[in-house]
Amino acid sequence: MTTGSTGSTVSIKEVAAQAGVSPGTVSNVLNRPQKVAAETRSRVEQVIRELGFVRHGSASTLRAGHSRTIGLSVIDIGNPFFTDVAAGVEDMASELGYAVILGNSSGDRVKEERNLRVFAEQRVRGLLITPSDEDPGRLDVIRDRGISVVLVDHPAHRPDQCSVAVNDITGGRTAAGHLLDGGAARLAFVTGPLTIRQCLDRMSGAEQAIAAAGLDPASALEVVEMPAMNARAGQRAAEKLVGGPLLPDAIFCANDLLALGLLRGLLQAGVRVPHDVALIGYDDIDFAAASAVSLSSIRQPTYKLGRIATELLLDECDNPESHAHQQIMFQPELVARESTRRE
Amino acid sequence: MTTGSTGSTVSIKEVAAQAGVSPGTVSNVLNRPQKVAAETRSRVEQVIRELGFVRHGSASTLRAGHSRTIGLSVIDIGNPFFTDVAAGVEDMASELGYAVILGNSSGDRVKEERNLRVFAEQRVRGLLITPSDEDPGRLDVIRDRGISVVLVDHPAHRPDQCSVAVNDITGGRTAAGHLLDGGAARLAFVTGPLTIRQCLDRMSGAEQAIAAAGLDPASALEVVEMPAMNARAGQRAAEKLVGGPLLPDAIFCANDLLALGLLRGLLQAGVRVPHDVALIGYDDIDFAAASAVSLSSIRQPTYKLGRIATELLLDECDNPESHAHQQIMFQPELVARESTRRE
DNA sequence: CGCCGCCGCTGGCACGTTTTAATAAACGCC
DNA sequence: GGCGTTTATTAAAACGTGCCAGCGGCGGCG
Repeated sequence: MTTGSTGSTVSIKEVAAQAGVSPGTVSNVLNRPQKVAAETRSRVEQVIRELGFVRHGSASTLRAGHSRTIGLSVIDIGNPFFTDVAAGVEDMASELGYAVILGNSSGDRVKEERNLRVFAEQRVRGLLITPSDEDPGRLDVIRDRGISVVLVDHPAHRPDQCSVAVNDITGGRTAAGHLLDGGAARLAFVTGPLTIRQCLDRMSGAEQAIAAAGLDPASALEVVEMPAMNARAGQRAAEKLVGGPLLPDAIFCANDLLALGLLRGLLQAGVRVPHDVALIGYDDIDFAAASAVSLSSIRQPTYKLGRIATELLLDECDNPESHAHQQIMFQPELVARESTRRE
Repeated sequence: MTTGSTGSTVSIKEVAAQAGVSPGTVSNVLNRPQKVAAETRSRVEQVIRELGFVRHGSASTLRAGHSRTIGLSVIDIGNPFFTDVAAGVEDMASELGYAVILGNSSGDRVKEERNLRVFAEQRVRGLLITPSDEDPGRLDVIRDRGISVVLVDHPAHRPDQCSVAVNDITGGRTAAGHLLDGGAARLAFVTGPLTIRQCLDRMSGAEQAIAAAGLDPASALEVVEMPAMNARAGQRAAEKLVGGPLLPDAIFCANDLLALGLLRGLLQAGVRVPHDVALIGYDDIDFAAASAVSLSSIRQPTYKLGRIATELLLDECDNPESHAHQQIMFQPELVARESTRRE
């Protein structure tokens, strides 16, 4: 009823005039409520409600020198892994009163740079980023501007920076170890570009497991490198393997999307999983459990990754002196399902 | 080399001083380049590069009265359907120089309202929203503030508003028609809450198709309503159906997530798809094609939905007088795969 | 030659908020 | 009752940009 559909926007001044106080007092009500007398405060709050006042974020940012938004730059928003991370970021940021500006690079360096520019223009309070490559120079543009950066799913190489990651070497070792435990002797590793750190680390882990089992990684592990990490690439990898001289005993995919595509390709070719070939993916996305032959996978705490990264970032922003930089490394976890069931 | 890692931020004034012009000219270079002499312009641009100047978005917003960000509020960022929409929005917005602030409501009214508040504070230029219910009142808070709103995946009920949607009735008719064409006489419709418009419309379409085939919808269509629309709910629906007196000839799921879960549940129970039961989903998410029995589905132009909605929104913002409100309705498309293959 | 119009640039104000120093009032204390 | 102290509020000065009015200079035209 009294909710003002004024049409135009109402400023702090009009609230002040209406409430019979100065603009400064209204500002105090908004930002330091304990500084203002209870009676005055409730009167101002009443007027705020009546007039439908909403703080002008830009004016606030301009004056305060920093905004209440954070930037989130991911490689592929189509990948459920990143979606889960984003959900965690969004929830935590929202709880702390921050908004999230989303940037999707699609692995494209140009797009990533454009997004970083937008973040810089918006004067985001901080930046969460899963870097698409190892080049740290690009981030300096942001950091030089005094914007905190937290690396997500990527360990920081420098001590003055926070990062939240999951140990991909352990994950690779666990996955390959699980396959070896199941009786496999000849493994294949189906991966995206090995320039991607995650892929490389998972391969290293697999090699470690093979060596630990007394086998020679050079001969016991066939590496199939694909240009992409989606289901289509996985299906093509299946064709490649099926058309090859000898099918491996077990296959480790760097990614569940690859694994799902591969699984479909194998089944279409009449290869039974896990009877003929065992299969394990990585990430444990929701669809891994729902596929017809449910997919064994390596679970990562994705949602938590997003939450913790956000928490770390905002702690660094809000408590710059007491903040201690941390490089957090989670451990992944094996989820065994049908696709590696021993028969 | 000369790229300034000044540590602090550099303003338009410093650029002006360094280039030997007035701040107004620098502003012109940024916003109306044709207004300034070529020689002066290139000199200013040079200085901008040298000093690493980045426009302060908040100051710009404050003065100009509007920002270069749009808000995107979706119901479930975990659903690939919305992810694809978001990708379209993000791409188009990015091309037009806009940033996207993401809000994920998870179907929670409180979260949605909190997000809308953040959008209002940030003074987003416009808002894209997939409303979680039919209540239009909540959007007035935004609209009263002079912010344009475009409805996504939801037809507008009022002529003064743009919307981009896909005809769910046609989609439902197509899906059920396809099942009937395949020889099915007894259908089941597995759906989320029927309070959701999309679910209701798809059911109506299915009923139309059944009636058109000369059957009685009341007896030929069994409706299984689940509280959620994810794979878990689908699997539970499978248990329900398998445990029932008589399996239908064919099943239509309101959603691919439901269908994938259902598929898994059926296969586990020894029901062969499509031999015993045909199955069709809705949305044609990527995983539909990659599942072991590839899933027939109804394809929606998701990415395009996001792009067009963004285009409409920004046209409304940038050309308020020439802009004509449109309620765009796309037609969905049948994608027949193994799960409905006639045998 | 003088006037006009146009081009290119300048200077200054306004946007809405936060913050600081200053003011006014209330209060306890010797 | 004067005095220092605390508390509640105010006035004004920023923050960086966009926009508008205006000004000098120059060329064309009468």
